Formats: sequence, structure tokens, C-alpha cells
Amino acid sequence: MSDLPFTLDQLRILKAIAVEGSFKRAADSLYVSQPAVSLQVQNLERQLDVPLFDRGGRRAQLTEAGHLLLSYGEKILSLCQETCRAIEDLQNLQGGTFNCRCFSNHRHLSFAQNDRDVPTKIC
Amino acid sequence: MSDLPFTLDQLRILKAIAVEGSFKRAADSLYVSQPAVSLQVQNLERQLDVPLFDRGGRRAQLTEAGHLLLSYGEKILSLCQETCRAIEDLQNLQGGTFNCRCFSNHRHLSFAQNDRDVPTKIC
DNA sequence: TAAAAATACTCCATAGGTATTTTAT
DNA sequence: ATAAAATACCTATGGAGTATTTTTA
Repeated sequence: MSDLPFTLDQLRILKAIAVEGSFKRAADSLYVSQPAVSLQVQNLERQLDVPLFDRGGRRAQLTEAGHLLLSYGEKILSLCQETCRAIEDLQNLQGGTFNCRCFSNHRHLSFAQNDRDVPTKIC
Repeated sequence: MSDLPFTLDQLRILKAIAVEGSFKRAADSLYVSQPAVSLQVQNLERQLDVPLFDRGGRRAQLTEAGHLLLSYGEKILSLCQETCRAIEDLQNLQGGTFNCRCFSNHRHLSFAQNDRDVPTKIC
């Protein structure tokens, strides 16, 4: 089935690396391990058959293909966010309570008095 | 990681059902089994917490939310296609041969003289 | 009763984590 | 020498298939 050359998660990872400037910090910002990020980047590069990063600089440097994918990826992700919002709006109109925290990447504010990490449902 | 409320594959399935008018025919058109389609639709409905189909008609009838998601989904999928094409173009410029058959859903034309189903790399 | 969809189950592939090694500054 | 990325290995979750049951027109 899934023979698409990229996933939405991979686009999120790509964007996070571009924003954070390193695989490690991107991993932290997404609450996953650094190897998970590395592997997804490798998958993405293999699926597209194109290198996306020039490895081994101070900052993770995007290649031309990387920049291209990033720019499209940002459009795709924001369209996904918009989709979530539209469905959320419809739900609210119809009396539901679905709350889409699309791509928010923020921890839930804990209602209880603890600061454990609470997995955030990202939309 | 993947706590997005939908995947690109789910959007493809939704679109296929809308086009084909039944889960069964959608499954055939995507070269997967009917239960695989049913389960992905159920996952999608659960993730979004909204019914997407009115079950049990002659044709699979989209709900309002279903129509809404379909319209956004089509935009998202065509943007993905565009992304594939852009990367393909870049590769070709740079002397590569990456050929993105995004969402084509066609079997490969076999160069050999057999008509086995060849898994199609869908982009 | 015949079709389409849902369910049950089994299996396998993929994704993620921890630990460790490699690499580059 | 240090920080970041890659690799190795293990585990677990999810996705897909076949077989079957349920549903509805």
C-alpha cells in the first residue's frame, strides 16, 4: 500500500531539523530519540533517491533537493493543519468537542501539579 | 511520533472510495484487500473522532465531514504529486533518473512478455 | 439471497528505544 | 576531546492478508 516516497511525519522531521539546525535538537523538539530522526531521514533520502543534507557541518545543511522538499513540505503540513481546523470547526458546529492541536509540538499543560511529560496529540 | 490524525495513505483510500463508490472496488483499485480498506477507514474515523461514511447504502455515502476531508485531501494529495514532480525535475536536471509515478495507480507495463501484477511504486 | 462491509486471527515489516561506535571540529 | 550522527540490536506496535460472519438491499 504505502509506496509513497514520503510521509507526513518525515516532512515534520525535515522541517524540525531545518528549524533546529541539528538532528539531535530536532529529535528533542519532537520528543523522539536522535536515532529515530536519523533513520527517518535516511528512509526519506532512500525513498526519494536523493541526499537531503550535507552531513558533517556545524549546522545540518540542506542540499538543494532538501530545500525544495522543505518548501513543499511546509505547504503540505500547513494544508494539513488547515484540514484539522476545518474538521474541528465542523465538529464544534455539530456540538462535538474535537480539539485539534495540529503540529503544536507543545506539552500539555498539566492540570495536576506535576511536570511529567504528557504525550501531546499532534494533529 | 506519529500522532497526526490522518496519513497520506488514508487520504488516498478516502479518495478511492469516493471515486469507486464502494470499499471493495476502492480496495481493488489500490491493490489491497477489502478489510485493509475497512480498517483504515475505521482508524481514520477514530483518529478524527467523526464518522466519514453513512454505512449500508448501495454506494458508500460520505457524511458532511467525509466530504470536507475529501476536498482537503485532494488538495493535499495533488500537492504531494507536485512535490514529487519538482524533485523528479531537479534530479533530471542533475543527471539523475528518478522517475516519480505519483499516485498513478497503474500497473507497470511489463517489459517482459508476461502479465503478472507488478507492484507499482506510487509516489 | 447475494453483495458488500465488518470482524477474528495470524504474521510480518517497520518504527522506536537504548547502548555504542564512528566521525568531524 | 567533545558533540553530533550513524549503527547495532531488540522489542513492540500496527498494517495487511485470509477466512469468516454479519448486514442490508
